[in-house]
Amino acid sequence: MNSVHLYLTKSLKSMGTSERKAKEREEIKSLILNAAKKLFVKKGIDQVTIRKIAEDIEYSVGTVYVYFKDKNDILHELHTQGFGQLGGAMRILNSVSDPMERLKALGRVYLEFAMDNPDMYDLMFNMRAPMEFLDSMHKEEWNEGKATFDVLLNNVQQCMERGHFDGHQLEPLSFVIWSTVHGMCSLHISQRVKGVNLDNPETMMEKAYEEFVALIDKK
Amino acid sequence: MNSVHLYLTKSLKSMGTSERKAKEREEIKSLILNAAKKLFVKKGIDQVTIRKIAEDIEYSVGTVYVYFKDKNDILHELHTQGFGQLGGAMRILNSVSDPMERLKALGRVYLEFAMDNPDMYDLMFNMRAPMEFLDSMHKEEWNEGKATFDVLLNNVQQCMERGHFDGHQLEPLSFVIWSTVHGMCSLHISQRVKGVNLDNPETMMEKAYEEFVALIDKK
DNA sequence: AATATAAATGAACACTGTTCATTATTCCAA
DNA sequence: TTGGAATAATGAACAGTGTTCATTTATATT
Repeated sequence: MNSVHLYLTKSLKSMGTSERKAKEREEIKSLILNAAKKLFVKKGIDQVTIRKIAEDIEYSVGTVYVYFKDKNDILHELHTQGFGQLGGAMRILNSVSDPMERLKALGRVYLEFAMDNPDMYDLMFNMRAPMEFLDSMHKEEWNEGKATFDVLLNNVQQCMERGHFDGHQLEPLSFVIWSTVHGMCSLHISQRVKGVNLDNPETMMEKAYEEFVALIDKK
Repeated sequence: MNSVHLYLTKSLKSMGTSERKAKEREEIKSLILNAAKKLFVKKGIDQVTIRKIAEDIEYSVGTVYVYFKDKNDILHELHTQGFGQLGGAMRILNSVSDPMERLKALGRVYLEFAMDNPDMYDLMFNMRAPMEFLDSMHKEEWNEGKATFDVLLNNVQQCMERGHFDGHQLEPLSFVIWSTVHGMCSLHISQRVKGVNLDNPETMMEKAYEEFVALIDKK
């Protein structure tokens, strides 16, 4: 009687039970992730420690490691949730028919997301943790980033189809556009704007975005 | 006999000694910083620990804290050294007379610096440590960043004086230009480019910079 | 030589992520 | 109902981190 036989017998005879178990597993995973996110938004990323998560959900530290491989795993999950949020905000702009207008609005939504959720943005686009998790899983692809970049890519393509960005190359141009807005967000979040400018940083961000719009609007 | 009197007497009678002491202090500070930088470039930023620095220079951990307030202090010093290096590379471009050509070359130098010294770039423009040190010293100004941004600012101004960037505002435009190149560097260093693109990331960076140049070249 | 000043030390503290043998609980078949 | 197997939860222990500070050692001045 080998283990495979045992497993098969069991899976046949107790399907209902194992399904419930799987649900319970997901519930505890959510419990952990919600606690992590709570600490995350309230106290900042470096206050997210395994011990504090465990304390919050009233489980032991060891339990967290039953449900997640390591801390990078947790941070990667949070990063994925962040992309869900950003993706949702971006999807609303599908109603904007003019691709150029949609592109500009897309940038604003992106910027707003970054400024409203600085720690989440940092996790999604700057921190090593989520990428290290992918590496450890031997996953080559960064699906979340890819999907988001594709939205931009399609948008820029539609702009080009309507005669904008003549002489430009789709992919590198899209990457430059992403870089510009990401750079603004990144510098703002890492406190580099206030250090350089005497104005209030938010004002600078607003003015700068207008300059960006003026740049991409040129024929 | 109060302490002020004691200090004055001493400083008069042993100027040579205290000067030597001050030099010795600077030497040990350099010793610490060089060890820190060695670990930094060889093993990456998170391998720079006080214990490893102390071990490397064959002093105790406590000694490091005699010469530096905390770890942020050390990282801030390294960050300043990085700006010295970047500033030196940028200064070479003073020989380029055409401001528009100089601006494009400036961007390339900046990009090259970031790709050749990713950890240093991260420290200078992304990490919290150097800014936290400034905060703890109650310093409002980020001199290194300001000086570097000023180089860009002057350059853009000269471009505008020669008729480029018509209708744009100097400061916000300069900030957008900085953001674009910084964004490219940042995404590259945080491994977000390879995740999104199938091309080799370096090729993407090169193509993207050409798109950037094309954008700012428009009349 | 005695004393005042400065420098160097390293144990100790409070944290961190992670592991894993041990304990507790749940489940199913006989 | 009960014995045993599978699963889940535990928390002490480990190796690391930055930081502090009473104590020791060395240097300089009187």
